[in-house]
Amino acid sequence: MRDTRYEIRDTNIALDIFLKIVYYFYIECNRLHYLRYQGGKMRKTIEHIAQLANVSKATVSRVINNSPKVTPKTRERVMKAIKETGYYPSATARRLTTNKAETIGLIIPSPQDKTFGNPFYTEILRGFTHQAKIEGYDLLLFINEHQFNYSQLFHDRRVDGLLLVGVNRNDKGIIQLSKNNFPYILTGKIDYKEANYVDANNKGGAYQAVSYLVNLGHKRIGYLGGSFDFVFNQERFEGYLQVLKEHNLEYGKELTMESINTEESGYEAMRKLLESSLIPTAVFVANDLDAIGAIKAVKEKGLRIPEDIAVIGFDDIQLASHIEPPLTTVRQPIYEMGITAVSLLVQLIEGKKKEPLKVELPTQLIIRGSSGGKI
Amino acid sequence: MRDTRYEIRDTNIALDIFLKIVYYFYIECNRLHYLRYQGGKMRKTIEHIAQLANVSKATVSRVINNSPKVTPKTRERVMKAIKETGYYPSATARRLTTNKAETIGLIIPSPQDKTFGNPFYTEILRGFTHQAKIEGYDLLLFINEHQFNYSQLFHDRRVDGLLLVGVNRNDKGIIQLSKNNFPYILTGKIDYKEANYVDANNKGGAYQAVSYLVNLGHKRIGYLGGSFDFVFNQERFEGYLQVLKEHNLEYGKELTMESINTEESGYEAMRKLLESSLIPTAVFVANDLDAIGAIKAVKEKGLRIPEDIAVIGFDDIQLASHIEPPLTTVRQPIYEMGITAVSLLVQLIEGKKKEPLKVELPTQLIIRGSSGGKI
DNA sequence: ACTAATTAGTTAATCGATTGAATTTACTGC
DNA sequence: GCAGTAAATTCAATCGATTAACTAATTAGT
Repeated sequence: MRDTRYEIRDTNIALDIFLKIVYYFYIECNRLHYLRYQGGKMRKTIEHIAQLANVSKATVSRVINNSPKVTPKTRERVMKAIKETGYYPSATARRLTTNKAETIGLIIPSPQDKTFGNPFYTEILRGFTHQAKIEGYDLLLFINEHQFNYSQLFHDRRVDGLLLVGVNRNDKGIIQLSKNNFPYILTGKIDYKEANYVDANNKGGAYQAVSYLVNLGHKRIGYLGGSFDFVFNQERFEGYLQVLKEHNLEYGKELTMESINTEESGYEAMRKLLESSLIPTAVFVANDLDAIGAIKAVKEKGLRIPEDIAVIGFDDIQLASHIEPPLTTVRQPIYEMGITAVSLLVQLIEGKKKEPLKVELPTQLIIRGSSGGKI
Repeated sequence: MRDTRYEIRDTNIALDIFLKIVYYFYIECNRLHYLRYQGGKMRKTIEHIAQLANVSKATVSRVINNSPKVTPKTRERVMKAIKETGYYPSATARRLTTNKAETIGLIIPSPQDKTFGNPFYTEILRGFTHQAKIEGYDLLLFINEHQFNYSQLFHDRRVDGLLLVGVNRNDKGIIQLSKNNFPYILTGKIDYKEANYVDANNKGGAYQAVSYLVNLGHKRIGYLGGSFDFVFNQERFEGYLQVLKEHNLEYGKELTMESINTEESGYEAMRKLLESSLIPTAVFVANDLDAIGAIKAVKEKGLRIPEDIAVIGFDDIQLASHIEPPLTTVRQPIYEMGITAVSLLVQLIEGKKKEPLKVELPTQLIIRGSSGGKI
């Protein structure tokens, strides 16, 4: 007679096999049941995937987030379920638990400021979107109008950080952001000393442009530029002034005129400048639109560019190369500024850098027809 | 002897008053305790507000959402707590419960397509942001590059609907959106017949422009335009063709040339057109950039505009009024298209309208120097 | 062969709101 | 003074994920 122990063991093996069959049958039934609803409006949640793959929600979550604590076999089963159902984890739910919005708020000036039509914004947007995608952040777009309240955006945790373009130099909202330790980056400087910003080297760019004019032999150089409400205008003026002082050239009120970054205002400002008794032989205009208006005024007066008056602008907008004569101007690395701003902001958000962050990128003098040659 | 009942009642009243005092004391302690942490990093949730105002979370929620089921007195108490703490409800938590993202996804072509620098996008963005704010939706910005997968955006419920700009005419992703019943609006048409779109009346605009040339006396009118990969190009061509046919004017291969919406390609295309034996007296160019290039080619050939060749463009980009001579062109109501697109999309999202939605807005012929007078 | 150490997977709490159902409070009329 | 109703408020479940703490399974070491 056979040893009973072995007999029992044999039936155990049989039972084992049977149970395994039942088990896999059960799993398969589950799968088919859930798959049946796949095509319909059925909402796919982590719960469904868990049931389909016969694991817990936690395991599914670990698979999604590439946690190492999952067997390749289990991972594969879960991945299969995910693919079959076309499941994507709910961004909202994840955001709630992780307490991160994975989103950057982008605040752009109101179109009423005329600035929005400015190609500067298109170009910097390119940089922003490019880098945001790389860093894995969404970009939420806001227009900064009518006493827009930044702080709500972070109080309700819609965004992890803010990117602010074209902020007024004494915007008190920024100070609030800083004091609340909320991550943000400005493109452009403001009066607040602790502010984080990425900007072009405006003073240096102006310095280079005006130096170029001086080297061509100009002694009497006028200035046209926007309101000092924006720091960059002041910096460009300072760059201009520094060159004149270094070369002991004439400067003063009758050589400078304010305009507001529109063709019309540049035109008007230049007309006034041309009324003075001693008209300059060259003009540095702190932005291209004003420069284009200025050129129009010069032509209208019957003077030639660059022979009678040389003109250099600032910004290198698309129009600049299309006017007659093509405009010599200072190009800002706008796209790079966008890239840099996002990448710094993400480092702030993730705690890899500390405030304050201040970055200045170099400009480039683009020489075209309007500046002429040696005189 | 006094009635015992009254004695008991008296102590009850005293107890009542005492308890009330204790109660209010307790409430005030709570308030102060919670307020103490106000300035710090303490996270303000609906729970805290509830405790501060001594009500339940449900009541606070009702106050926030302007439910009528709250006494003015209670509402006031809650509002006070909200103000004192500077509380804003978490957007993420609300989105999770209501299952709405309150967000519209905006998909813009890759900058590599050169289209992004196109002022069209700046202008339509103005319309989008304006209307989105009014409707209470956030705008999430995406660049459509490199086989971008729309569907993830709605599967993970990051957005309630999509706004797609400049989609290729046979983009199969759109059909997926439609089949999944996901709310979306295109700006511009595609081949898919069920698509929802807002577009300018391209055919009508072209018809109007070419009719204008015919009325000036032109008999031989050329066509320059972009690839039929985009429906609007085809429609503009059809508008052109219809006028010629209606007036029994000559048309055919030697009068039409393809370009790709850049100054350079317009220049090249026009040069080829001018090589033919019978050059036209007028050209309709289906976009302004090509028109500007074409004008350059004509001038280079030593011909005058509009005397030798009249030119009409399409789009009315900023540059159009700045070239010499200023370009006569067809203006699209871009801003209005943006407004309309958002407002229709929101109606789709909220179930107030059903697919398919198709809207065409009228264009306007802007007459400037390049089209000349009667011949 | 048995314990210890390691690894894989599960349970259950949590994030911060909303909302239907249950409950308490206030008010009305008799 | 009390039942009956209406109004205000609370309770508790829920949305769909993540993750700390626990348990079960496996492997290693002696």
